[in-house]
Parts: sequence; structure tokens; C-alpha cells
Amino acid sequence: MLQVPFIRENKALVIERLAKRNIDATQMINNVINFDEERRRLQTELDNTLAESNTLSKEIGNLYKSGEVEKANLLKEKTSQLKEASKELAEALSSKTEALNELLYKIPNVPHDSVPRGNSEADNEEIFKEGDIPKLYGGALPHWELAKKYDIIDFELGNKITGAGFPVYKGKGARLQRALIAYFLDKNTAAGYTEYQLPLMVNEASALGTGQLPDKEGQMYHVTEDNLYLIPTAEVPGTNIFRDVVLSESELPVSITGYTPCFRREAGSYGAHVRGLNRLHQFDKVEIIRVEHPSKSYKALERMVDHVKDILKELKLPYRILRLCGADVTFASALTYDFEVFSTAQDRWLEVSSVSNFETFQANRLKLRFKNSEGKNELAHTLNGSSLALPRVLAGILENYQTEEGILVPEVLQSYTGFKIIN
RNA sequence: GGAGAAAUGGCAGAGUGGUCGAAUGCGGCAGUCUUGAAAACUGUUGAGGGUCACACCUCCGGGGGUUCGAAUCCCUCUUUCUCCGCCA
Repeated sequence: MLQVPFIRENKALVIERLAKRNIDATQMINNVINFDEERRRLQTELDNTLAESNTLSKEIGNLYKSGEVEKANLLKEKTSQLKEASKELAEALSSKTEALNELLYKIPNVPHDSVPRGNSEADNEEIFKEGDIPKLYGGALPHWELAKKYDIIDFELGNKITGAGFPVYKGKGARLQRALIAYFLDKNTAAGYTEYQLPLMVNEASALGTGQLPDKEGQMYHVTEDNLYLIPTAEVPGTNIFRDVVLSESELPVSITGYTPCFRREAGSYGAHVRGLNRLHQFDKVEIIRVEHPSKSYKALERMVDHVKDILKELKLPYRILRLCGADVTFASALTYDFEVFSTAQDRWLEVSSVSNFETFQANRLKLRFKNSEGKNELAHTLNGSSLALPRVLAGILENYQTEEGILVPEVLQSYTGFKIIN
């Protein structure tokens, strides 16, 4: 969530930048400022009442000691009045604070200066493109047909065991998945990321910390018996490592990577564009997460982009990079680059990675701070990116590497798979 | 799942109704000394709110209660440890 002092001091800028998201935030921002003023007024009033009450309590103690019981009893009456007053004030204060927070939860992050204004994903800005789109043979198939032909992914079996969106990978298909995970993790750790294995379920506090709650509750699988949520991305457990943490400046930057399955309800999604591996309820992803000094976070974002580029280049997949427009940039992000691989047989681009700088938006909710050179606690910047999400990379490989003899395995993966062709 | 014990600042660990935001040690930071470092010595060092800055307020696992007054007493929840049971 945004920081109130920042909103107070940069009101015009905040409204102007939020307009990139096609929202007129004037009313919301005015409310934030008003609520906050009211909140501070109540706080001061409550503090004064408590101060008075504290002083009187000390006096009463002294009076008892010196045996002046009557005087003490007189003061007691006054403290009970103050107590009632403070109780009312405390209630008013907490309801005002809650109202303010609820409001703040609903305001998305302020987009970075470079984010283009836009109405839909059509306004995303293509900033880079690389790799040749292969010319496929006449009988080229989309990946869900290939999966069936070579018996490497069984969607129907997943239907039987669980339901739609929970595919079963078999034989060389399963091995290829494992190869991709190992390859991604190796690339990430070679780039300095520390590998983590994280819990696949998180508690409510963690889901709140990274912003899945309260607004995206319906997107997560919820284990009601124990009030735990299945993670929609490793970002949730990974970033919550740093909830309520004060780092020393020398510990920055922190960079971690982790492989996890991801679970998403994807309520309301259906149709041809979600066929096969294009959209799943359970999928695998290797994530990279960074905690950065605010002055260095945008450099770090560029480095993350370069890192993902390097991987796609090694896999020899045709891809492009989009700078997301205001309409498409996610709620918590200030600047997001999406990577899309061209799926030749489907003749469309598939998102395989999303790399974002959240600036202090997540850190504020998480209370993730570092002790700066002046010895003061300051919110850190958080960033994350997929490096990479498996299913669509797999779809891209299957479709782009298909030949009449079978599906070739990208060279960099061959040492991981132990085979060169799926046939 | 059953029985018992515990939860205090970055860590360890005192504190059982007012003099406690909290001893002491370690760690961190600054300084003295040193060519530099280490050691030693001196000082400093929790977080949040609030203020131009002070003042002031809140926080001793979470929530509630008793009391003029709670880290300290009571209730409750959570977590950890020990023992037993079960178990990959």
C-alpha cells in the first residue's frame, strides 16, 4: 500500500500518475488525506487523555503511601472519568484507522514515469524482440495435440484425478519438466540468487503481506479447516520471509530464487485461449525475488530483465518484451515487463515471465525496512520475476521445436533430459 | 492426539503490582589508542505514532479482563520446548 506521508506531500503527482491506470483517484486521495487528518486529531486527543490519567495514577500511588486516602479516592473518581473518555476515543481512533487502511488497500501502486497510459493490453509497449520464428512443416500441431501424439502430457487423466487444469506429465514430458526446473534454478543461482524451498501454503498474515488478501481472496485455494491458502506464486512465501524485518544496509541487496508449484483458481476463465497448457490451476514456476536499496531498484530491474532474456536466448525461443501500460500493470507494481514467447502453431504470443518493481508498495504492508546510512529505518524496495513459468515455455518448446521426426530438445536442456528428441 | 513447562529488546537473559521501555552480558555504531587492524577503554544503541523540534502516547507472543496503576494477577488463543502416543 501507498505511504500516507507520500500521498500528503505529492497529492497532484499521485493523482496524475494513477490516471495512467485510467482511474480518477481524486476522491480517494482526498479521502485518504481527510481520514488521516482525522486520525491524527483523535490520536492526539487520546494521547492527552492517557497522559493525564497516567499522571493522576502516579499521584494516587504517592497519596496512598503518605496515608492520604481521602484525597486519593477523590482522584480515583477523576481517573475513572478519563478512562471512559479514553475508551471512547480509542474506539473512534481504531475505526478511523481501519477505514483509512481499507481505503489504502484499494489504491493501486503509482505507476513509474515510463509506464505508458493505455486502455487495454493492446496498449502495452513492445520494447524488444529477438529470435527467429521457425517455419514449421505442413502438419505442425498445437502443443495439446503434440502432447497427445507423443503421450507426454495427459489432460484427461488430470481431469479424472482432480479436475480441469491439473495435467499429468508422463515419461519424457515429466523429465522435460524436471529438466526445465533444474536448468532455471541453475541459471538463477549462477546469477547470484540463493535457492530456497518454500512452504506451499501460507497463513492469512502472509497473504495480506503481499496483497493477495483482502481483494484477491477468490483467486486462491483456501484450506478453511486450518485457514491456510495454497500459494498462487512463490512470491508470497518468498517475500514474506521479510515481513516485519529490519535489514542492515550491508545486507542489501537480497536475492533469492525458488521453485514451487503454483495454485490458482482462475475463476471465470474458459474458452479456447485457455486450452492445453495456456492456463492451468496448478503449474510450476521458478521465481526470482530481490530486496533492494531504493536508489538501486531500477538498475536491479534492468538486470533481472537481462537475466530472463539470457535464458530465453539460450533456449532459442522467439520472444518479445513488453512494457506494460497503465491498464495492464498489476495492482502492486510500479513498472512491469512481460516476456512473451511466440507459439508458432497457435500463432500467438504467450506470457512466460513478468518482472516487476514494487518499490515500497509491498514493503510498506510487510514492514520490510533497512537501517539506512543515517541509522534510520527506511522501507526497502521489492522486486520479483518469473525465471521462468514452466507450462508456456514448455508449450513454446513443443510447438517451435516440432519436426516431422519428433520434438527436438533445446540444446541447453539436453544434459538435463538425457535425450535429444521426443518421438 | 495426551501430560507438563515456557514465550521479555538483534541474540542471550534478569525482572512477580507504582521507582520498568525494562538490569546485565554479547553483538552493532562512534570515539580514544594504533602506520593499519585486533585487543583494551569511553560513549552510544528497540519499534511505532505524534511534533517544525520538543513534550507526550503505545508496544514485554496475540486478544480480552481485574486494578487508580500490569512485563508482573486472571481468562483465552497461538507458538515453542520436554515426555508419551502415532508416523513418511
